[in-house]
Amino acid sequence: MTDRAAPGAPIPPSPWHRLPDRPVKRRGEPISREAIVAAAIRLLDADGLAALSMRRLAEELGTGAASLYWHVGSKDALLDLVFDELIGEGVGEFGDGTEAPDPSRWREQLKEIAQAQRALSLRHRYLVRISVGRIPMGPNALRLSERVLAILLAGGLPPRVAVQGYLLLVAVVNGFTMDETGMGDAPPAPDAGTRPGDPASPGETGAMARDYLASLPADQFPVLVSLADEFALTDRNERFAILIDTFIDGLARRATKVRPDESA
Amino acid sequence: MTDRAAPGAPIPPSPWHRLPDRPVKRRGEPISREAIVAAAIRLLDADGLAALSMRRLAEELGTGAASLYWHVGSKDALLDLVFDELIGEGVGEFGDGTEAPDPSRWREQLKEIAQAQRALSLRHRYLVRISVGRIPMGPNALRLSERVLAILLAGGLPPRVAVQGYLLLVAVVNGFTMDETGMGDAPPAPDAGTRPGDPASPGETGAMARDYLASLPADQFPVLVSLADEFALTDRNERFAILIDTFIDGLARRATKVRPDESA
DNA sequence: ACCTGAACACCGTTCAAGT
DNA sequence: ACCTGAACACCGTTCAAGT
Repeated sequence: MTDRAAPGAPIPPSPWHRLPDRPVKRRGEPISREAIVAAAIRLLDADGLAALSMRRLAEELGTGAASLYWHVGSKDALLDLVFDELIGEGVGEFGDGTEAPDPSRWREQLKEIAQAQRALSLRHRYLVRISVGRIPMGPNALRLSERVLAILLAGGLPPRVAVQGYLLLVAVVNGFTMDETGMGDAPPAPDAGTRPGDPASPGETGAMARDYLASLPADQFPVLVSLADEFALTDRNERFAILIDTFIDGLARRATKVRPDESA
Repeated sequence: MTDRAAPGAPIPPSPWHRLPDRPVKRRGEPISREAIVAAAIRLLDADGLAALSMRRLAEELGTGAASLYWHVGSKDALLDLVFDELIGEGVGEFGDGTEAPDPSRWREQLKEIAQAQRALSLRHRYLVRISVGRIPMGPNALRLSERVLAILLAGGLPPRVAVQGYLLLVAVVNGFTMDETGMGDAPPAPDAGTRPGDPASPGETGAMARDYLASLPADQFPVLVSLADEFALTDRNERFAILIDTFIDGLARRATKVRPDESA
């Protein structure tokens, strides 16, 4: 319907996030687009999203904030680059990326990708937050989309359902990890969860919820009070597994090609 | 296991977000906690999340920014109040809130709540963004949780699954609406979607995605290129319906009490 | 082509001082 | 008990000027 590109053509720039169109030059790189992105990720990993400012980042690189603007245009554009860079890190997770979509185990392949995506978001706890409002159309995001959709098609989903299912899978995984990472900025301390009383440790959060819910007036909140204990036992790995199992099985039920191991 | 409250007791303050503990006084209210929250919501609805600053809000109320701090403690605490206030608006959506959980139509009741929650998030497009990292334990959030969990129990889910299912439902709905509202701050213009070329209108976004995907080199992205058209046809209402149908049906399959209309 | 310092127009929050 | 002005320590971004 629209323009087709010639084989082997470079990926065109997406219309959403435009960077200053600079010749890709490379020197002793005291400063370069790549170096800025790398430094930003370093800073984000170390100190969290709130710590990333153009001034602080420039300082890290031994320049003034104004210098960064020539390379990346704006902070938002820089976050676009960071976003796609991290997606690229995630794509290397499941197999080597060349493993072909296998119709007989497409659900497992999809689950692996979902797990890898969650792991990525847990490694970089600001990732889901910077992804908000960012359409994933960078080169690495495209490679990921290509792969996921290929798997869904191999699974026998009609094209329409495959696209809807892909968009939903992304939303579902992001919704879960957003809930999970919250605003927790810096990576958890090495001993998180072992130190009792640490409010950031997973077990403590559940215990706090339990205690608070149990303390509610039982005549107004009979169910919450009775279920309070369950909130302490909540296992995020199990919950994530339940989620994607449920979701992908539901998707499978929408495949037109009925495979031996499933029925309508 | 922990403290139980006497019947009819007031809801204790949750340990997560503490407000300055002020006597609830009421006067000609040139300024009060309620007035500040109401003004904040007005400002947010009109101009979006980025427009809310303590200075601007104070100006709206005819004071200086410093005055607000005595009433709400901090901007973050103010957003806690805004959050729970909006949840309260949403709770009034499905029935009158007194309609009892009905075991024979628990799935429908759950779907109504999910729909109401999405509608709320679309009415206040910043809501999902301010909910990030905010544990929903305000009075209105508690009432909502109580109701949803009662429905899940009425549906025959074991307590453990009910709690997990509830937490997942919230994450799933938020993930979807987060994707949907993105960073789109102000409410769409009254004629959004009718004005061709408006990049914020729903149809246009799909068309942009289609055109861009179709323009990719087909040898590197055969699947994306072939599915490009589907991205333009994507219907968010349909997609949301697919999502919660899939999810709730999956939940139902985990109920131990097998009801007549379902099987393991 | 690349970098800089200085400025502009903002932030959230604190605090001594007022009434 | 409530409000205030002024200050502190920040932001993202622009822009004329340098090399």
